[in-house]
Amino acid sequence: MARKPLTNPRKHASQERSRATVDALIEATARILILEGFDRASTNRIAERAGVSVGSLYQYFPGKDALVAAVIDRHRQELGEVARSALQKASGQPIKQAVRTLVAAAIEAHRIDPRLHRVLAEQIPRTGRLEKVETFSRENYALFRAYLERHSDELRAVDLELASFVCVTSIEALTHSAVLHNPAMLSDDAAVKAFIDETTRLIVGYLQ
Amino acid sequence: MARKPLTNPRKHASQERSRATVDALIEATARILILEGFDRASTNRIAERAGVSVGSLYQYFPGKDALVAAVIDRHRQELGEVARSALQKASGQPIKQAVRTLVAAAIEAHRIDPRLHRVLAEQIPRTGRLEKVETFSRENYALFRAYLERHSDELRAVDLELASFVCVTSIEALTHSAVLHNPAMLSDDAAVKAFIDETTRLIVGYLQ
DNA sequence: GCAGAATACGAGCGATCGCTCGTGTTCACT
DNA sequence: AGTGAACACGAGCGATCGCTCGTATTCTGC
Repeated sequence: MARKPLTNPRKHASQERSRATVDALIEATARILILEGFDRASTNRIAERAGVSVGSLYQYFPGKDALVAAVIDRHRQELGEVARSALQKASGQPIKQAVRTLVAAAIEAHRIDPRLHRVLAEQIPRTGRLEKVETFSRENYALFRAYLERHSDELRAVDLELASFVCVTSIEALTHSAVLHNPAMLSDDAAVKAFIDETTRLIVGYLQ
Repeated sequence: MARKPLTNPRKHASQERSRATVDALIEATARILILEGFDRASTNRIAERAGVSVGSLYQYFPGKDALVAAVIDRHRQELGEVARSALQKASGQPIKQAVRTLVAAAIEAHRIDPRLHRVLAEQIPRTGRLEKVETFSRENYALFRAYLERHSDELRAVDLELASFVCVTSIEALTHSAVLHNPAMLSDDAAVKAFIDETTRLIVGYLQ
């Protein structure tokens, strides 16, 4: 069997210093994405900012896309934790309360690292190996659908498939747009409450 | 006064053949964006596909961004016509009917050139001179708000600002996502009707 | 028919990109 | 102290990019 060229990325960083190198590279990638944008995020620049040589970069990542993908994954995991814990909390609540919980969590999630979130949403070409950004909303979608199934006695007769799509898409779009494009809309606690009230009304009114 | 270098783009194409050149360039840009994506849309490739030399390209466009901006503008104008005519048609209708009209128009608009729309939405880095894509939704937003003002007696007491945001953002996100990411959701007339029904219910339920 | 303006051409410059590879350095283990 | 594996280095290759500029062609007005 032909052995793969040794210059390609080594699977695992076993020693501690290499672990640090990998972390530094991911962190540097995130910083550059935020500060300079996707176009200016070259491998040379990333390596330089990480205090590492390009050669080392290519020991652990097969290319630029892999770096960006790692940043996306890290960010997604953080969002995922917020989403999952919110859905767990909501699972025991009646619909109205549950929707409030989810909307509040959606805002919270979008506030984890808004600048990075914005770059990932607006500058990463969703093509080739980098299109898995949407996988995330599929997950939320399935989880929300499961909630609706368990609480179907509280709602009007709905097509679960369609209803989940409508709710998740709307909540995601509203919070995303509010946090990233209309920050004034969430400028203080009162405004945030008003936003949550309205979004909750939208969703609950639709489901019941 | 320092005169600008003559090599820079000339303002107007006065002769007919240059008019054709400009059109060919815009059309070629759109085609390449669709077929090859934003990254592969180089000025050389665009010129080649347009059957024109790079030199000519730079006579009429200061750079790649201007080409893409022209494509965006052309597309936006087409969408704008659909949106404006729908809002005009809706202006005399009661809310429920009006929302149906608008949702149907939103789907229609997203179907004008879905592949181009997708590229513009997903691959164009919304940075630098190319971030005006969102200007469009601002326009819709204002027009919809005007409708709500004229029909405020038909709805519950609402914050017009907030309500317009919620409605326009939701409709746009739902139709966009349905047309581009869930084509199965609009596969036949019955499915389209179901989608319009649900979206209308969402919005009308919220406004009343 | 002619002059000059408008239009079109395309080789190629300088910059940057992703990435390789030969070499030097540090670690783990004896 | 010695050895091989793991890790780090960075000059530089080949490709591509956006764009320029000297030249050739076509149109317009007289």
